[in-house]
Amino acid sequence: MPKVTEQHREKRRDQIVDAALRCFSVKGFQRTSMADIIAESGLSAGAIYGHFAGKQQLALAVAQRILGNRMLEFGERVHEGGELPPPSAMLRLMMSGLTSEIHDIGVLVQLWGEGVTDPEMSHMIGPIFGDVSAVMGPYLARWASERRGLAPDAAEAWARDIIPVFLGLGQGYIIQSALLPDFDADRYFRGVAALLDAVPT
Amino acid sequence: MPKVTEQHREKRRDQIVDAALRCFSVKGFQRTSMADIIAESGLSAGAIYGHFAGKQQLALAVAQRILGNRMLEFGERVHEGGELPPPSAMLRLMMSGLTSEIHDIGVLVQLWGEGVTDPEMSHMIGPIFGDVSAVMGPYLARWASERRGLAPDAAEAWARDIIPVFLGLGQGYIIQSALLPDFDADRYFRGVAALLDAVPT
DNA sequence: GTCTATATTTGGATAGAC
DNA sequence: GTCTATCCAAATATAGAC
Repeated sequence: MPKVTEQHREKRRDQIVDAALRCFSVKGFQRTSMADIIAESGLSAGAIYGHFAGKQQLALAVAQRILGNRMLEFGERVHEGGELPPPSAMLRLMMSGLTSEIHDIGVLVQLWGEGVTDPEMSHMIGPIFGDVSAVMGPYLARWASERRGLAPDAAEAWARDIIPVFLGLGQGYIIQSALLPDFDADRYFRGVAALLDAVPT
Repeated sequence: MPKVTEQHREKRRDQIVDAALRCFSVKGFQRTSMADIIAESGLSAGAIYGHFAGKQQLALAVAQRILGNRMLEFGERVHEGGELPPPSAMLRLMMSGLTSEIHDIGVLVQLWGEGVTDPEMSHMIGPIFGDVSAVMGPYLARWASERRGLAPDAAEAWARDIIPVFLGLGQGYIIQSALLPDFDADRYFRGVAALLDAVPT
């Protein structure tokens, strides 16, 4: 087994993905050229192309890392014990995690835009959203059951319909915060809380 | 007054915008080249550049037309008389209007992606979202007041917080329907209804 | 595996005639 | 105002040496 070699290879890939993420964060996806990533990574064209077939593969790796981290965080928070946080708090957790990991959250919007035309990226996005649903679904069902007092199957039915909407609220946050200079995050979360956090009195 | 000339000029511009929209709808924004639009319009490079400074200006015109039509439709439906439709129905109206006007709704996602990096487009998006809020705000306030029985100022306060969230729900719909092959629109609207349509019994 | 240098393509925009 | 032909820049990916 080429153990050391494998490790080294992973490390290199990480180094490249790091550089790519930094570039995307600062210049945006479209405006980042391979030359930028090459310079930022401190490597060379040959080195990059030895590990990634092109810019799209790189974008894919970046997206997977970011979302993977978010899902990890989400799961940890849910299993942390104590009172189950309300949906608006979970959304806030994810959004602040994103913001701290990528300098400019607008990169995600650009990647989505890429996904519309690039079939390869599009094929990856489906499963990614699927993963997100798989993590959020159980949480939402638990929320409905524990805090809203729904019966288990009613809670699951509710969650099933709410998942895409909850996801949509996150996407809306990202778009607005990326495109509207005077976006008011607190107001947004207040609105989300008004719709989702309410518990029967 | 050069009346006929003005009309002709408008007509030409419309013709070009039509062609651009068709190209964007089919090939996507990034993948559409000026050559494509030129071919599709049946005109020539010189003719296009005589009316639009470049691809970005064209994208802007396309976006403005699409959203303008949507806001018109929204306003008409609200002032139509009869019972005020619930939020989920208004959202459905907007989304189906979009879908029928542009073949592939994903174009919008690409335009948003453009807006992230292109300052000129970004400057236009703010006001556009502002217009949308200006139309949706009064509707939501009316809904809160008439159907949810809130006092006028409470209704306005509620609407103020809900506007961005409602907008976000539309954006989420657009993204998911553009990127997820098995997106279930009915389920999405069911979720929206569960959150927003409820009236006190 | 990695580097340097470069080939090749693509596409936005313009010049000048009509 | 519009057309044809073309220029020029940018950026991806590769070739070949080390």
